[in-house]
Amino acid sequence: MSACDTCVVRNRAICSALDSEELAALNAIGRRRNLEAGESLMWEGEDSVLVANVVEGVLKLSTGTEDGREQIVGVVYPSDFIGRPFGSTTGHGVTALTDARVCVFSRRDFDAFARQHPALEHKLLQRTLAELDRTRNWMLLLGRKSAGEKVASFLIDMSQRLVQPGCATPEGDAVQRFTLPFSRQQIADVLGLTIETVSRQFTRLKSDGTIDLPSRREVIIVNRQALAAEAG
Amino acid sequence: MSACDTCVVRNRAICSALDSEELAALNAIGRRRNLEAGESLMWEGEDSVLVANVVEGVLKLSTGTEDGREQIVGVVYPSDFIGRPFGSTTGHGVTALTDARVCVFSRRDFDAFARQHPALEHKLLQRTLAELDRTRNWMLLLGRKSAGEKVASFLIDMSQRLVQPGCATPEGDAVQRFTLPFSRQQIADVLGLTIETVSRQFTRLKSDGTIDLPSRREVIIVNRQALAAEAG
DNA sequence: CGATGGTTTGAGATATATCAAACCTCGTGG
DNA sequence: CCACGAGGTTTGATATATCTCAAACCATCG
Repeated sequence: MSACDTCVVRNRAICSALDSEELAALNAIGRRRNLEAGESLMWEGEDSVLVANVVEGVLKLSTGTEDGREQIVGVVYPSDFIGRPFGSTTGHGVTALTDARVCVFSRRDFDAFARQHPALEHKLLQRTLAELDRTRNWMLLLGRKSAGEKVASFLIDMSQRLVQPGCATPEGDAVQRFTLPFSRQQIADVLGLTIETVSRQFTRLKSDGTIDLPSRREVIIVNRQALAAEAG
Repeated sequence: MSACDTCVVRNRAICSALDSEELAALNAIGRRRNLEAGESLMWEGEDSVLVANVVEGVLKLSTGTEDGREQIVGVVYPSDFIGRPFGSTTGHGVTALTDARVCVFSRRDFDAFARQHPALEHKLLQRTLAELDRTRNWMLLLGRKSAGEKVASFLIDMSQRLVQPGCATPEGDAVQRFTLPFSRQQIADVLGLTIETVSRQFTRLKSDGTIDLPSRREVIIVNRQALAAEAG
């Protein structure tokens, strides 16, 4: 019995394109790996040696400038795919934000396997196209939105992405209370702001009664409509 | 003899994955279309009805906010693919910046064809992965770079992407003189700045002797090293 | 209890936006 | 041929959002 048989993301990750025989073959070239919060799986600019599926946890994708400015260019959740197949270098670092569990493959092995399994490549293509859409949408936020709009958009996005699969929620697949997998600095790095500006927007939204902040990492959306309006 | 036989992007577009028989089949479901500068091929949010290959010209991909702010989220050149296969809606508008010629397909027809031709899907996957890398890299610019760095980065990017294929250039595949396919406002929409800020950065780079501006749309990179240094 | 790392708050500096006017360039028509 | 107008661009003066620097604050952990 392979690790895949009990995998919680089995039906959502790209692996869902495979039948049990193919899955066994894929399983043979992969291995599980646990990451602690803060630990990196890949570094920006290094050779693309690994790809992986996220089984559990949240990871960030980030790039930076020479002088230390950082930009988070993506956030991945369970069932998401990470790494750069069919390419020689990794364009961004991958770091765990929470403790995480991933299913890693040598990029070469994975490439070869994928080329022989069109259904898998198709899933990967769909995922990549969706991720590109999402990323382009984020460019509007980075290039054209104010700090207030950025923070509000971020909170709405979080409330939509942190839903546990299988866990029915009242408000149209979004959750009104959640724990942020980010520090304030990391939120700033997602939004292209400074930590102070993020903090001020949080406290403003709180004193407006739009959100509540029971603790540093927890958020309650009190007035979703107002928050959506702020998101522009 | 099909239109593909004389197509100038035949060997660079995703069509290069197909043999002549398959190409004839693809040709049967596609048609050529000419676009004038300023004309749109798709609109943000509409149903995804078309996909296309760019044969000639430059097109922009853009999104905007309710209140009219715009962000250009991508720029496509000959041999690039446009549109959203395997998806129901188009996330951004597509508009010709120059007169252009594209090879369009009904999305449904293309989807069906692609699913039966894994080699084509593979090319599309490679392209999409490369575009995602490029897009994520642009996020660093939008989120973390200053106006001066943005404009310098933009000019370097242009000098690399406007090279005519097959036309050997001395300076490592970049060109030192080119005609911008963008107005100043469009450059501002790429960089997340205002037109005035873009203009001021251009005149500053000119008076520094880093670039020269023979006319509104033409740029000469006088000192590439200095420009690269400004790009951060 | 004190040290530590992250966060909030404050005061001030500054890059970029905004508003407004002058300036080209180019096509049109007298 | 020149005057005119229109669109896009540059330049100038000012406003303001966000950053920067600095201090206070707060939770957590030994």
